[in-house]
Amino acid sequence: MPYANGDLHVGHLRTYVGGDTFARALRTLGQEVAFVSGSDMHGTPVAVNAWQEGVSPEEFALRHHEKYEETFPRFDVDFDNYGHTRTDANVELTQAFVRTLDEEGYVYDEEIAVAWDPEEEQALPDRYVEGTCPYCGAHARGDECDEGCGRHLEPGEIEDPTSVVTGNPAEYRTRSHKFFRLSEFEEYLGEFIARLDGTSNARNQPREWIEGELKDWCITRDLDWGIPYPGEEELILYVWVDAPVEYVASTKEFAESSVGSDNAENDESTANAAGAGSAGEGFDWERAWAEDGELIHVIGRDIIQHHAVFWPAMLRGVGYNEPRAILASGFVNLDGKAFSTSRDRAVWADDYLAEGFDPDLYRYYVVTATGFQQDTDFSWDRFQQRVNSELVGALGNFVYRSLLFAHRTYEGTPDSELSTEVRERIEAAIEDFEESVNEYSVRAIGQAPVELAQFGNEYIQQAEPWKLVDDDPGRAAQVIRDCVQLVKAIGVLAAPVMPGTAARLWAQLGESGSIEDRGLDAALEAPPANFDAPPELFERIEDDRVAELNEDLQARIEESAANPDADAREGSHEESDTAAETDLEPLTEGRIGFEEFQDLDLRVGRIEHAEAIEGSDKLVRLEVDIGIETRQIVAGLKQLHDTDSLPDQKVVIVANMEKAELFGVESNGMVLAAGEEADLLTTHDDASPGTRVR
RNA sequence: AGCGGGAUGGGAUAGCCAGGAGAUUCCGGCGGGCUCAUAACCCGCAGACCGGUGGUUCAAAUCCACCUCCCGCUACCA
Repeated sequence: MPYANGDLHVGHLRTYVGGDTFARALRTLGQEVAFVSGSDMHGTPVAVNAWQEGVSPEEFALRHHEKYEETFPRFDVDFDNYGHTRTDANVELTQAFVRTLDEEGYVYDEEIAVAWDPEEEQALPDRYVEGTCPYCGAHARGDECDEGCGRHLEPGEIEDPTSVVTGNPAEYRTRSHKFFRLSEFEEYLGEFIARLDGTSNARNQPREWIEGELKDWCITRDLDWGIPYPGEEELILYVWVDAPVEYVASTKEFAESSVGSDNAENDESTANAAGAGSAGEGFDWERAWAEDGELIHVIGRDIIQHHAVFWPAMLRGVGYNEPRAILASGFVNLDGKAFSTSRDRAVWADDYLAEGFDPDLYRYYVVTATGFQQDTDFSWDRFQQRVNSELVGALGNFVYRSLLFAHRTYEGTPDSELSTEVRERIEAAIEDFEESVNEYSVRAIGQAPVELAQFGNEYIQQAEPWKLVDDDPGRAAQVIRDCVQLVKAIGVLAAPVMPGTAARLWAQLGESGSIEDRGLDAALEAPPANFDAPPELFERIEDDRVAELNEDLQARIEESAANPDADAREGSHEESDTAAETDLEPLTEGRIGFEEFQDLDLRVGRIEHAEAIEGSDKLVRLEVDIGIETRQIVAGLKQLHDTDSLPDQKVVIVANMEKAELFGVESNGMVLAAGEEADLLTTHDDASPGTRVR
């Protein structure tokens, strides 16, 4: 589940794409699957960031939720249901879970020390307290001496505590909280972890806790943002209690929706496979969760303990099934270092799409780059290289040359039997595919279609049907029949990783219906006798394109490196850079001359009209008076400015910007604004529209 | 510090759980071929003593021990 606290980058997407690919692969094997997720809305960071932005946590979290919900389908991450942790379904289920745990005697009260901001009358998690380390005297965070000796600090230990948020002095108060008797599950969890399937990091990392001593778990917080503890409204449940319950709630919502809708979500994802059947209505969520369903969690590797320790104990406590497997994905890095949301050191999901790249390209790239649990680097160079060689050169080329040849010579599939050699090769590919799914090898699932295409290229090359057409027409027909069959099989195998591509391929073959509704058997069924000349499946990515992408990305990386203290308040894996990258030289790098500056035609403009662009969550269409004429300009301001407030604002625009088309709307110029907040540049006095800025 | 993950030809990776002919695939280098195909495709060659040390074994990249270096987790950030 994505945490409703920031934009999505391609690193986040890795986990969801992996889960989506795996869920689709399970369906291909005929399994009944519910692939569900939702936004994680609660918790301190949302509350704090909303407060800093001056909006309610609800509004803040919902805004991100809606963004995620819209983004996932654009990468073909098609959750059967994408909810969030504040839905009625989740609130009710979470409270029911907790009530049961309480009734079963798994919960008790205990008083603990809590840091407090007396002016705001607000509790402060230790992470939001800073002060002086009592051991080494260094400046430290409330829970850890992060800049000095590295020691873990207990609540109350730190000296001169102040709130990171308000700067107010903090004090410690004694509060009564609820504790979950995790320690009672020690034996159970030991057995559980021994039979858990999935990636080795998920199966091994929790052992330290489980085989050591399990501490009871504090499951409430002093916060006014979250789900209340049932019966004690002043206590709010810790986010990690209600977040995983959303997997159940989302499954329930899916089951109760009349038709399996194509909602999107992002977050860790859960696939339940329960026997065979069809997706959509009538899914028995209780059977999946409490009877014979099989639960598979696909998560990021930074939250293994939550899914392999706390969550199974909760499930056990309420009498539900335990996860059968946990797949914990590695991170996607840039130059070996973590993405950083707050420092804009990332390749954003939106940027990728705005470049016009097919989502399947990234899906394939990230799924097959390395084993699912391994970390990997993202770079446009490698992206280009693998897309051009494997997708364009191997898969796309084989499909194209085969179908084109077949169409020109036979107007479709030639009337000939499939050769034994090719039949056996396809059968082997199917077997490998099934084995990959059974071994939870998402990577191998992704590689299957390209491997078959590589075989296809060798096969057609060695058989040389273009020569046989005259010499041995019978043999030529046989070879092309084989190739068309290979194309069809490639489509079937490609559907989980590259659903869009597979659908296009299906259409090129003249097949009707959805490729996803067909099982693996379709790979060996005869292709249609007639089809049209095929269009190319993928486009090459050219070098100059990559050079541009690299420049943009490099500029951002350098900027973020020069700006190391942007925001220390992020999810840990987003922010794990140590302060070692402080190469301060942003001012000398890349100076430009006055003449180059003069190439920019900057003008004062006055916004005459502003309206949101439908379908985009950021873009606004503006009509800007620049004295000489009125320009239509598209700008990403919607989230940050009320469109009604824009008319009459004076702005600074780049008048000689190349025209561009965004969301189908022509943009003739560019409005200047500062930073993430899109703080509009304006004039201080009364310069009239059209005045040159220099 | 403890625990987990990783260290494989110039780069990127697979294989390790279920030990067995000196090892996969992609890019890059060198040399051929083909022309149906998006300067795509096919074939061949060069290049790794599989992080280090020691052990188990007839046999280890694969198992065990110790060590080095990266990344992560350690429970009131999610």
